[in-house]
Amino acid sequence: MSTSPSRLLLARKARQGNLYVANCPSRGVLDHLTSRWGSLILILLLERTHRFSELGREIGGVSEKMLAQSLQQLEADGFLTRTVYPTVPPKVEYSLTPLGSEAATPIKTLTDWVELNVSKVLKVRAKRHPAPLT
Amino acid sequence: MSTSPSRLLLARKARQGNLYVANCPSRGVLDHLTSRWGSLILILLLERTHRFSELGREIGGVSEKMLAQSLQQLEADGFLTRTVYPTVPPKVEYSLTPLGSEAATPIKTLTDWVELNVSKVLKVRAKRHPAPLT
DNA sequence: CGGTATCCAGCGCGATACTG
DNA sequence: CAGTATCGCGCTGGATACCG
Repeated sequence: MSTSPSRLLLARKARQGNLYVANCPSRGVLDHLTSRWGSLILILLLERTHRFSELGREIGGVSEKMLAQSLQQLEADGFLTRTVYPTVPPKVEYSLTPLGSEAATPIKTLTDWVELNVSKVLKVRAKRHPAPLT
Repeated sequence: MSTSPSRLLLARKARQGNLYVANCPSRGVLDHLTSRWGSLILILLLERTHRFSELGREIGGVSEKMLAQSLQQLEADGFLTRTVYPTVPPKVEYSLTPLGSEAATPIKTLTDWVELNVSKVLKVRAKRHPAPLT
């Protein structure tokens, strides 16, 4: 098959092992960890085990589809475990694996920093966007 | 134009009267920081000041459009400064602001962790993918 | 060199309906 | 309660062409 010239550029770029690059699997892992809901899930699970609906309720605004999808990705990556209780009302609990805890910690550090400094960012944005649209 | 994607998403949700409980503007800031190219830009600028084409070359596989867009977002958020030298061949340099350095540090921590542990994740994925495909 | 404007394909993602 | 299946919109992002 014909290889796109940009792909060649990507391959040539792989010389730096220290910096993860576009065609590196690290990218996919990082995408899962920093995805819109993935990071929130990890932070919540860092506190304690949660049920499916609990996660959806606490996060808010996430569809069941995306919640399930995000959970599946994180589970497939080995960041969390899914435990099903065969009770009459189905009950499923999600909790972090040791690997997941390791991953969630720097994520929480990052999100904490953002929350602490978001006001600064908003001030900068306001200067550059004096008339925001409604 | 330069409308934040997350803003659009929020607007669309609100328009449809969904239960979206805006998860605070931190979400949009985090999106910029952890975006596909945004995180790489910050990491590179953490080392030193870069020119536009240098960033594109070192990252690899990024279109000019996305590179410019990512840089604009990070600049609008106050994470980096854009310096134009009015020379005959145009020259533009990007460097981190103090705020950008603060933001880039936890990001680098996270990406470093991912690079160190990506092999573990790949092993887990391989176990869960017993029958690749025909 | 360092962008911007336009077009267009892909698919992410929400809404809805259905299952166990 | 905890999902899965399906559909369709419109955002994301690459390619291309064009300016200062």
